[in-house]
Amino acid sequence: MKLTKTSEYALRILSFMARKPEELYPARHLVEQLKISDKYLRRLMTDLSKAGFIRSIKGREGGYVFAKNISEIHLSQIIDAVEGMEKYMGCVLGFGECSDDNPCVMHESWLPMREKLMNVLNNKTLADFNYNKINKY
Amino acid sequence: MKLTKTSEYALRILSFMARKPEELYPARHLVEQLKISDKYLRRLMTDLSKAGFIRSIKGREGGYVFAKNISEIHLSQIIDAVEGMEKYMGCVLGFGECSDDNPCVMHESWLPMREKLMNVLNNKTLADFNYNKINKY
DNA sequence: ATTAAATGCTACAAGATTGTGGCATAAAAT
DNA sequence: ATTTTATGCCACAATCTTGTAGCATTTAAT
Repeated sequence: MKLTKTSEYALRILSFMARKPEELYPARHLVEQLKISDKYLRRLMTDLSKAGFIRSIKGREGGYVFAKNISEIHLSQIIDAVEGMEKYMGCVLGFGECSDDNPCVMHESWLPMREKLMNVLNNKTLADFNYNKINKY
Repeated sequence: MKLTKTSEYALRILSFMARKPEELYPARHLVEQLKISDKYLRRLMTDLSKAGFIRSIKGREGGYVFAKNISEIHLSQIIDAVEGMEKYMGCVLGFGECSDDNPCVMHESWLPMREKLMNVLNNKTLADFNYNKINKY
């Protein structure tokens, strides 16, 4: 089970911000806390802005704030915004034509797991985590 | 849920061979059927040989045959042989220190799914698929 | 107005993964 | 013995992902 670093970063950033969803977060602050390089983080922030999760405030005293309620931001949407969800939905053996009607040999064994993955990614939102339990970041 | 192409290929190749586990498969044959490039496939075959799953027979009339019973070849072992299993076991947010004792915010939500993945990969063997159902390859 | 501190964008660099070329080696067929 | 058809290996090429540099733009503070 491996997301790309890009998706990892996006989830890290937004779940970090979600601990205090009303605050304004300058890139500098996120970079320090999450140890992601400045330039790459800001590139991701642009994607996340365009997707409508956050809004950027330019200029001095600027930064990023949530643009919608964190309970409306699903994990799959985040991944989709930064790299696309398609790649996580394909056949485990990489056959383009694999489907319920025309399954690869592993289809039947693999499907329940992929369903579970999709359930998590589609149903969980940024509001669904217990941030108080955590001493990380 | 995404394995690398390398792992996909390895699973494709071995599950293809497992339909008729006694046969000898020249690389040419596998390449034609599975549409993997000749050189890359042979590189993978070398890894799979070194791991002891198959044995190569050189020279004319050569090819590859299983070196152990397919019921003894677990999916996780295959992945491990060609690219290592570690990367599939890490924290979903990419935190090296993430553990049950020191979890990231998503740990609790993510763990059941990763467990399920590990169950499939660790417990399923090449003998556990219903090859008769399949019209692919 | 000027400066300081922030984001936005484009193009390039580095690294990892995947794919290829060329040749050496092995063994059966002739 | 020679030829044909296999695998083995090494180094390089192409592509994809991740990271960086530089500069433009925006806005608050002074």
